[in-house]
Amino acid sequence: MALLTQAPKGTKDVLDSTPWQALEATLRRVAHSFGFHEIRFPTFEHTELFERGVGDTTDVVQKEMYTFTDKGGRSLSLRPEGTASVCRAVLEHGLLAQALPQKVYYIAPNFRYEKPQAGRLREHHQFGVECFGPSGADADAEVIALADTYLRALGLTDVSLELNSIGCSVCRPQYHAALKAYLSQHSLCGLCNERIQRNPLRILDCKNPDCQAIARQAPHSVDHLCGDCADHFAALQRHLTAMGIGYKLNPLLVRGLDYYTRTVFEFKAPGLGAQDTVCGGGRYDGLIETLGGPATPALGFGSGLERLLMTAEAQGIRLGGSAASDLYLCNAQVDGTACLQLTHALRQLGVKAERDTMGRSLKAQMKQADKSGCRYVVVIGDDEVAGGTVAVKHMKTGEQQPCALDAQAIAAMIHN
RNA sequence: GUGGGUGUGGCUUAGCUGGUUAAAGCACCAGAUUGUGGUUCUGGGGAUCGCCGGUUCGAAUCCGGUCACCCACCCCA
Repeated sequence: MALLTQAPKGTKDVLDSTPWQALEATLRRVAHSFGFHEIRFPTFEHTELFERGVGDTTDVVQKEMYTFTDKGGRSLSLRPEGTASVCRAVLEHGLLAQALPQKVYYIAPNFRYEKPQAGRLREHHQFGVECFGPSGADADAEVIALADTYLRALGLTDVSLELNSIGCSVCRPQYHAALKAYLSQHSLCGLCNERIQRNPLRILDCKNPDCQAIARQAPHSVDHLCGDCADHFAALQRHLTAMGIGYKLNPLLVRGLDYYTRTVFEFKAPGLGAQDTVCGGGRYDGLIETLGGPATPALGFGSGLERLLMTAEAQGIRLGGSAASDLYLCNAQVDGTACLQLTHALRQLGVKAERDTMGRSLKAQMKQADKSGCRYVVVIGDDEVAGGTVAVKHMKTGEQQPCALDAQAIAAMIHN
């Protein structure tokens, strides 16, 4: 197969979109039930937004962005994640001057120049939720509850919630200092030696056995929280328990984006390979201010649709029903006008009607009808046109019922 | 960016100690007398064996390079 070209590395065509539609419908329904409304925003933004918003020390910004210069000389980047875009939009339209909280969700593609592997693409789709305004831990609990709700609604099992707090601008510097002091007494792997500068928290979940041993003894952020952060974290745990949402504290849980403060969490699912996080997020109380807005506490999460779909498939969960037509109309005339007309009339009534456009024989049309999975078949030939009646055949039982050659009558018959 | 694995018709594969027209199943199309499917039978279309180069009288089968996909690291959803 000498194709001229193929889909770019790390991108996917979706040939059967029914699972996607079912997934997205569930996500929307749950988001709406929690009082979130949809926001849509551009696929690319000024590069600076991500540099400042996501953090210019992160891998995502440093080496994974699709950045280009447009014909006006502006540096633009394909969105690598949604939160920065949402913040920009919310600020640009003065939403934070409206009644708080502002609760929004989105379903949108993200782009990162990464090496593809299981559960990791260069273009992936994310369901994200952002909430601006509340500082209380009950808001954290609600956002986590939203995630827990749609994961359950999808029928996913064995999904575990991991929780941690990484402190705020008050206590985190002290913790970082304590961590660095500890780590400087030990010899780490080459990678971790680089991480000390960039993101020392990452060392905590290094895969290297020696580093893991060191990490086990390392000071934990939860033990270095300031009073407010400690209270917040304790309250969150109380709220989750009150709602019956199980969780597991993971003092080594770290996130790779710079903007997180206090609460960080991940939902992990088995059966995904190494990339097992199906939803990840947390609080980012300083981000809005960093982007030039009024100091506004905020929180949210992102959840990869491809990974959700993979998890569902791994667990044998079929999302979405059949897209089959209600009715297949077979033409048995030399001139197929009667079939064409009736099909059109039925479609105007909202019936999912299909007919042959490949000039097949009647027998072949029946085979097509069978394979398409439609429930009923009607044959329209000279006899039917002359007599003004057709036989509506139920494919499962093979039984045929007479019916007037009339769209309304046929529609009524197959709809009950 | 680093490492490992794989690469034969739409799909899943056989062939791979080099040798006439590259095989099978599934899928697709058409038939099995007269206007009706799901089973069965018969026939048919479709691959220059990822790509380029090398070795050889001769390569899908050997060698080199390259690309792509998969998996892992890194990072993240």
